[in-house]
Amino acid sequence: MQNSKVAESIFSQHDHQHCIDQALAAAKELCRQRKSRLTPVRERVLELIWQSHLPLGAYQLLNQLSQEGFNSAPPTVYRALDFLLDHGLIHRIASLNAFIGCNCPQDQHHGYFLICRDCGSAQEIEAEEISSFLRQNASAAGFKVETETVELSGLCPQCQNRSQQDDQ
Amino acid sequence: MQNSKVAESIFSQHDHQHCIDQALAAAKELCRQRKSRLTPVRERVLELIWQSHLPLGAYQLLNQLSQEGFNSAPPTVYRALDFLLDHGLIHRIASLNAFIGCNCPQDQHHGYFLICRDCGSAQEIEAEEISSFLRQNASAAGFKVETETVELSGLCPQCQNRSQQDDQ
DNA sequence: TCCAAAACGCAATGTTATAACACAATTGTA
DNA sequence: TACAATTGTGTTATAACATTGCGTTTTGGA
Repeated sequence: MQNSKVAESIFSQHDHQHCIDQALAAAKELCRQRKSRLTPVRERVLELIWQSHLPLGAYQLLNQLSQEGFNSAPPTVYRALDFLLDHGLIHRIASLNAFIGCNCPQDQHHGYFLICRDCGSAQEIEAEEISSFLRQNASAAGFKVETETVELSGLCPQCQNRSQQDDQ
Repeated sequence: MQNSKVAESIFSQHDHQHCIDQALAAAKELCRQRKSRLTPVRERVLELIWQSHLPLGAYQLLNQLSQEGFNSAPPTVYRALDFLLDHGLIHRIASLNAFIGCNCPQDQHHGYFLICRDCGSAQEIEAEEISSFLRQNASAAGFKVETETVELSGLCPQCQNRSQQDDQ
């Protein structure tokens, strides 16, 4: 992930159509460069994932696909997800068994997530420092890290405010 | 987790019976203090989990239980696991859908794991610094962390050596 | 001894993910 | 263009993980 780029918080108001457009444009460009085929199912799955910042489960996606006339068997969506994962276009959130769009697929990286237990949205956060910190800790035990799963669950700023108001 | 106590590496040779004995003794003492009932199924599940440092899935445990004459329906093992989780006697590893014993259930804490993709064993590592580091990162985004999932997968020291030898 | 809470038995079902194999579309190459 | 190899998709079945609901039993305290 680029360190120069400070990710905009998804927890505040933002022009989400911009997120979608940017993600799809980046995906197309990436696949063009890599000579990979962003087929209709794959593109549509990516689009569906980007409809919100809520991680979506495979079967939620599958339902939507089938309503749109796509083939509705599990392998269809899992194959599309595998493709998108391989290309770094999405991340899998293990603690939710769900998938979320990645907004910087150009840079190979692990996803680090802040997941709000109230509104359900997941924000990917800056990675470099976390990664090097965790790897230092691991190497102290002689362990060579290959993949990292870091998922922090709690309350996002908006939901903290909301629950304070509810208390009054 | 106690900072004074440096966890012994499970990746090296060690007296595993000692791990088991200590874990069971700690569990009994904890349940006695809390007036919670460590029933036969619960104790046996804990014991089974501690047979190795490999995270075990619910259905692996269930198979073993049924071979020993326990009731073999899923709720049996999941209820036992819930009890053990509630008391901090085990941790759940989300990226594996599996469960592993905790060697310091006295201290409430999140589990941070080094998981070897080759031999499958999982080592819980020191937590305090990681936790505060991650929480700092999160609070920079105004996020209030409640639960943490940190699972690093890769190669343990022994398996690194083995794969080097294999290369020759 | 009686009651309420906790634990357990049991059947069914829900949710997530993969295997295996056949067929179709696409791409590179002669 | 023709052909072979690769890649992608359709389809059926099943594996793997987890929960719901309800009734019975056990347990510990009044």
